[in-house]
Amino acid sequence: MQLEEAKLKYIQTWGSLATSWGVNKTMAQVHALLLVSTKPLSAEDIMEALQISRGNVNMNVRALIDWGIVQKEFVVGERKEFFVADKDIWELFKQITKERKKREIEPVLRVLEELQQVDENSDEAAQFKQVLGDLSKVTTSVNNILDKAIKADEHWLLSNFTKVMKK
Amino acid sequence: MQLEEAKLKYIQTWGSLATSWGVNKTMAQVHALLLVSTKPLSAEDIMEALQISRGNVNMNVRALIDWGIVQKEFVVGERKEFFVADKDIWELFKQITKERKKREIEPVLRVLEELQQVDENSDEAAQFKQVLGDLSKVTTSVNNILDKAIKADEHWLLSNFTKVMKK
DNA sequence: TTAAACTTTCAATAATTATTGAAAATAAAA
DNA sequence: TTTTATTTTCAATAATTATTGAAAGTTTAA
Repeated sequence: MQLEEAKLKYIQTWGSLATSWGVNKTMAQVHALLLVSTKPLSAEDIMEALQISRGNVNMNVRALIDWGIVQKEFVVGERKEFFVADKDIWELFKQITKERKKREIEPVLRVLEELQQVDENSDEAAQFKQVLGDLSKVTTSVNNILDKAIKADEHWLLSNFTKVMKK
Repeated sequence: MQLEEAKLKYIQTWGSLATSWGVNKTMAQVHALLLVSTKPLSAEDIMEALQISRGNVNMNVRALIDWGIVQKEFVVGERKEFFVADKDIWELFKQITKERKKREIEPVLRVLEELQQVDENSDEAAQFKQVLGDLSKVTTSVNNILDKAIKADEHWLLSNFTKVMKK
């Protein structure tokens, strides 16, 4: 397989994985493109490579910057902005984990807690609280694990876990 | 807060969490409804509770059954089908993990591996392979952890992990 | 200053995804 | 059988989400 072909296929694959996890396809593709690029890319470069509009590039690049996984970079002698993705995949993983945790898991935990405030004493209410409690317990545990992941270094995933898994 | 209000709010919350993780909102709501229901529900019950069409109920209930997190149940003297959700949240977590791993993570791992077959020797190709390799490494590790979770009992999440986290 | 280069915004539009509802299929009862 | 209850399917439609592109905004250089 040729390099260019492989790159394209990788960008496509990443885009469709993103879709099934609720991430905008183009955003994932822009990130994938920057990840396999050897040099910083301008908005124009991205427009051309992915055949998308200027507005679309702008929106998605900004979102990636907001997620903390893409940075602006200035190129000497060039007036326009260029963009690069951090090539450290472990950092990428941590950053995405951190953001999704903050944006999606934590707010749900807060709601689950709030809902425990049902002031009824029926069996049904008890059962409901039980379900909520179980849900909170599992969600909190997951949340804690992700916290640990965010703070840990790369070896945490590769070795520390392996130990636990072999038990 | 009253029980009914809390149940509704819970169903809504679960629906919106689902949306941001690429799961159909109605599917999550149907599941949430069954989870907090004290008795098996018929298609009609679900239609009424969530104000959705018969077809929609059918589609989503089947999807939930396909995911292994909802079961059919027969009620004596009733001709129609009823549905229940397993109330064991840990089982739910394991089942969802198992399915998403199988449907989404594993296929991507296969593509990443395939893409390593780039037959070029340039620096650029080397860098690309490096990125792919790193991506595979992290994805494989996550995949392994999820495997462990699927096989483990409830205490794995709650205690075994706590230990690791306190290190 | 002003003009040119570039970025951002956002209403209009397109693409995608979810939902309806009625007809067809299936299963149980008469 | 035939009738009736129930489930399934799927084309049409609605709702949601993503994308365009041109105008407005901003920055830099002359």
